Amino acid sequence: MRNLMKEVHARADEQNARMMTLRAGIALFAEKGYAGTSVREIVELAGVTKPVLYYYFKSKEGLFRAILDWAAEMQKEVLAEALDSPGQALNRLIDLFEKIHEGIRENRGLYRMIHNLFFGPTQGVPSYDIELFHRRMDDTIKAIYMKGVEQGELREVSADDVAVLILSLTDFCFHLDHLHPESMNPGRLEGLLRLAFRGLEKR
Amino acid sequence: MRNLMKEVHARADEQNARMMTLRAGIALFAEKGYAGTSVREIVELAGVTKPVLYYYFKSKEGLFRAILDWAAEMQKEVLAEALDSPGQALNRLIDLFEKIHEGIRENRGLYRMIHNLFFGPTQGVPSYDIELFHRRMDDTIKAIYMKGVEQGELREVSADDVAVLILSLTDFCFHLDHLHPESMNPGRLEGLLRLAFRGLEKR
DNA sequence: GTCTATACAATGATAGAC
DNA sequence: GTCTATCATTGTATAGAC
Repeated sequence: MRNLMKEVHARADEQNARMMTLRAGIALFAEKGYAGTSVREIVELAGVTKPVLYYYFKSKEGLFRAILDWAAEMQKEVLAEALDSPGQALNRLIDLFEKIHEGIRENRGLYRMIHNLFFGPTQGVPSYDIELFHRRMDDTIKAIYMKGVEQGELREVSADDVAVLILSLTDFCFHLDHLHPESMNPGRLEGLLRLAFRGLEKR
Repeated sequence: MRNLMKEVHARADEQNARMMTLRAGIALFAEKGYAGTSVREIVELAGVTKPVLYYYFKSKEGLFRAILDWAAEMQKEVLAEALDSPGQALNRLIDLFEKIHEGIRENRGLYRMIHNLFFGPTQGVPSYDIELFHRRMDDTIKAIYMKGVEQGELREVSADDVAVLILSLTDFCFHLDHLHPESMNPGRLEGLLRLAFRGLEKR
């Protein structure tokens, strides 16, 4: 618990009650899920009192939504940048996921919270269009792949299937990275992407 | 909620209080997660009273463990069979996942509950070696792949990487199947496995 | 904006009768 | 084995002072 405390209080310029509450919410929702986290825990970790949370976010659910809206904004920026990048499809994807990985390192809790929402149980959690995060990734991957086909680097198959192949791999890798950091050295995802591109058959 | 009721009461030969409670637990843990499910809901859905749950399973946590132990037994049997199957690696894997998919159709809730536990938040949930399910899958996939290498069908790369590639794809497909059944016609997973085997590069 | 104090429903669990 | 009735605890949320 003291580890979380450090993470929450890390940024000296954001030590106002609102931001502290937001960051505590991220850390706890990520670790324990929405239903598993109590308002009492959040305010304790943030170092504020209950009325502070209700003042800024109206409710536990309001805090939840504020966090996700914030994350959606950040994702948009990263993906817009990736759509402009030059080079071969495989390398563009490797760069994109390298950039995402950097973002994760800076804000592990936030990414984990979204990952959990996407793959974990949904009932009991406030309804939120969480798939929007994946749809945007999906669109970006398809655009990069199709550019690769256009330029004659890649053979033409279903773009939907390619997106599933790439997304499943990267999601799983993030998951592995969370559970077994030792098994996910930096080059591993790159190697796996290359493997998916190249295939297993002899040639 | 009435849908769940039907699922829970489906099997006429298992309409005893213990089994009804177990099945209600599966259905609710799968949909709402462990923390999000209350004992009251479980017994209501099962059509029993609270002391019945505490009599058979000792606690909410005891019910949780009983469910997972039961699932682990079933998994063992399916994988043991797959290890004995003949044929080429790709076809053996396709058959294996076809068989798993059948098992899922018969017991959607149970598979979903395990999937959620694996990918969702873990704190607040009783500690259980949930990764055992994936380790066993991992071992089976590696064994089948390595046999394929031995027989000269496949090129030799890291078996760990191959297992990640296959597992990530199948997990993601199950996830898709749950969220968007219309996007996952029966042959889709097979097509995706072939794509992963064949690769995206021109040749 | 932030606090103390508290309202009030829901939770996991049990005692004791049958 | 299964019930009714009830416990202590914790949950979200708010009123009202500063």
